[in-house]
Amino acid sequence: MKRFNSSDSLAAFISITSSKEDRTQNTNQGYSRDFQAMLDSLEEEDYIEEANLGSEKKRRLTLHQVKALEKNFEVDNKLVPERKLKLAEELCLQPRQVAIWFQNRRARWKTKQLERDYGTLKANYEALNLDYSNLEQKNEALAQKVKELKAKLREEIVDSSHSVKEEYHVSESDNNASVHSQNHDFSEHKNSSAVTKDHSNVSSSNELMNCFNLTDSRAILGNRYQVYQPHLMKLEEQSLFSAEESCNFFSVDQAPTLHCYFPEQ
DNA sequence: TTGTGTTTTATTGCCTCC
DNA sequence: GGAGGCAATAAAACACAA
Repeated sequence: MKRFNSSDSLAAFISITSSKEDRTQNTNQGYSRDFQAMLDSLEEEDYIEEANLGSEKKRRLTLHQVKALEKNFEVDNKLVPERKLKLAEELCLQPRQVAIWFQNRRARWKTKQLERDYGTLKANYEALNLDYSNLEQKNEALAQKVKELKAKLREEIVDSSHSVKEEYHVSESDNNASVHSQNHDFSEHKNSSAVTKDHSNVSSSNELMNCFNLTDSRAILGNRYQVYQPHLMKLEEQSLFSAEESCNFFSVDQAPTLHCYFPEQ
């Protein structure tokens, strides 16, 4: 039998002989023992020749060697020198081959782990994205509702200012009989007057309406001159409704607050 | 059969630790 | 300073479609 000088050649030889074992197990069954021995010896010479010629070439580890290495890797993916030597001896490999195999195996494991982590992160992101979309839809629905309620409220205030104006004209044409008594009557009926008669029509917006009760009362009852001066009324409305844009009531980035409706709070 | 992409084995260079 | 780990890379082996 020829001897191998370099460690690479030896490793190649070991690999080849192992491969030969695998192959003969598969293909040469059924021959007599003597004939089989002869075939083996002939084949071995061929493989040794092949190994000598191609000693520089890489040789893959046999299935048995890979399985044993995998099993050891599962136990511990790091090698201590004693274990490395023992494994190399058991599997007829160079200790360096074992070390290299573990190194490459760790690299493969790391790549797989990164892929797994990426998959997990991706799944989490998708779930979060779905939640976000749902919240955004709810947000839009709520914003729409607020818009509708504001429109109703605006209509109501316009109606009530008209009612008060009419009442004023009636009292003025009463030959200025008694301004004092007029005020008294008005204040007595303020709760049942035209100002509040339409409130029942917007029962769904009662809570929101309450936000404006004080403002309504002041506009209508507190200072009559203010009520009858259109430009002042306009200012009042602006303070109530033009905040629509600046308030950003249901901003996506910020939780909604009622700051624009309750400045003192 | 051959071209091409993937996997496996091995090398190199750098870094860290004892 | 040597041993060992890691990242990057080369190169051989392998798989597979055309």
